Amino acid sequence: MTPQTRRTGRTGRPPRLSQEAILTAAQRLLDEEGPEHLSMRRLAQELSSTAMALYHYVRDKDELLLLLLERHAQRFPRPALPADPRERLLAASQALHDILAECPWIVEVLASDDLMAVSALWIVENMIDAAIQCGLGPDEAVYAYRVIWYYTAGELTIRVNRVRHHAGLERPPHRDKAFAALTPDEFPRLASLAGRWDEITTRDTHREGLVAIVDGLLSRAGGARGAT
Amino acid sequence: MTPQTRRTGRTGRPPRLSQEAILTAAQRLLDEEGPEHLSMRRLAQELSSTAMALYHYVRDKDELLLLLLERHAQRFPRPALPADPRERLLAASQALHDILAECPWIVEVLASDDLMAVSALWIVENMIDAAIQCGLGPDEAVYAYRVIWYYTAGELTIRVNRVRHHAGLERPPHRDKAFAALTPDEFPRLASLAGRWDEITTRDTHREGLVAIVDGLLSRAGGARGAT
DNA sequence: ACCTGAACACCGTTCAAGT
DNA sequence: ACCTGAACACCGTTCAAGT
Repeated sequence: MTPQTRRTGRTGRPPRLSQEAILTAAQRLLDEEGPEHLSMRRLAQELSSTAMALYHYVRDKDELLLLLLERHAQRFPRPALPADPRERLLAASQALHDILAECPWIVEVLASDDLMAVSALWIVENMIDAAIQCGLGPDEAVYAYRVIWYYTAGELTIRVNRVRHHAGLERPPHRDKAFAALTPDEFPRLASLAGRWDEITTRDTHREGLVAIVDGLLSRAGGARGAT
Repeated sequence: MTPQTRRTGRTGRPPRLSQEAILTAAQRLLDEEGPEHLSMRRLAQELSSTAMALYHYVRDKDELLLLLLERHAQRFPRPALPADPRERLLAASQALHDILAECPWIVEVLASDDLMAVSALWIVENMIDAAIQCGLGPDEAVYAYRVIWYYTAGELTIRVNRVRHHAGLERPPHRDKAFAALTPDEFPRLASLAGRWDEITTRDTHREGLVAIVDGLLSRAGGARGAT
């Protein structure tokens, strides 16, 4: 939605708000208070305005979030991508993750389909192009992109939920229930790992997993490179 | 939370509600009206009761959802798992997906950490055990489990969001914006695929992706099998 | 054109009171 | 022990009205 601020002469009263001001305030709210505090009412209050005034600049809350992602992706430094297609696929996938890692709350919104924000389309283009150069067919390349996207989205969703719950300080009760159920005769592997579970699962394994997934996806292509 | 229905003599007034009745009603609501209509108030109304009466049987809404997952996982037929470790890892991962595919709305809740509902712990046990039998070390096996879990969670999250938006009938506006941005000179691969994008991405590629991921994860183990 | 106020139709949860 | 009613502190969004 483009704001109704059309420059058709000098009629009407001058705007006090702007999309830019709204997005800046929203980003500050997000950074300082967390996504759970970003509501239209709270945001309006931050701008000394009313919730409804915001609807002159964004169609609804979803669009507000998408605009925030767009802004974020635009500001994000676009890394130089390696020439080697496998390395390029890895680097582009990593960029996808890194851009979203700073606003994982957005995943819920843009998870509605498989295309990204306009400002991040260069990533998708590069992922698919690199996959094709690795020897995948066009359809296979799209499917490879989607597998990586699902992995990324899952990792980010789980990450944001973890911090959300950890902010609540207390361990979720169902975790304790699960650990209590870990009898060595029924669940020998889990029981033997239980003591180190938190330690093991705290490690950031995103990159490792990404490499494994990419190699698994590319192994179907017979390792051919350079072919379009 | 166990309900306060302690059988300590026959004092007090007889309960009209029960956790069972609440869960059954909640499941029906979920099936018939969708997860977005499951609220404590709506559920109470369904039971001709008040929202607060429910809080005698569940600690909060999160626990209600977890109990629903537990019930669902219990009822889910436990498939016979193949002996071959790679096949077993695949089958258990598939079971993880299939159980959750029927209630993907739960992913948000249990995504808070990496352990599952108690009734689905056999899946995690088998995934980790099979990974170890494939030649991974215990820590590597846990990490492999987590990679698969992220992929599964992402796939399910995106799926539920897709149907949620498709229920709203109209295509999300940012999709059209993204497609409009697909100029052939800037995004040659995407532009050439744009016409078939929906067709390509509609395909259910969960299984294929899973196989690729598992193979990618296991390729690090040198193909050793049978070792603990 | 830009913004406000009141209202609609909701949430989850707490708390004191009733039977 | 079990349940209710009122209240608290919120949501996103619509609509008619004001300047």
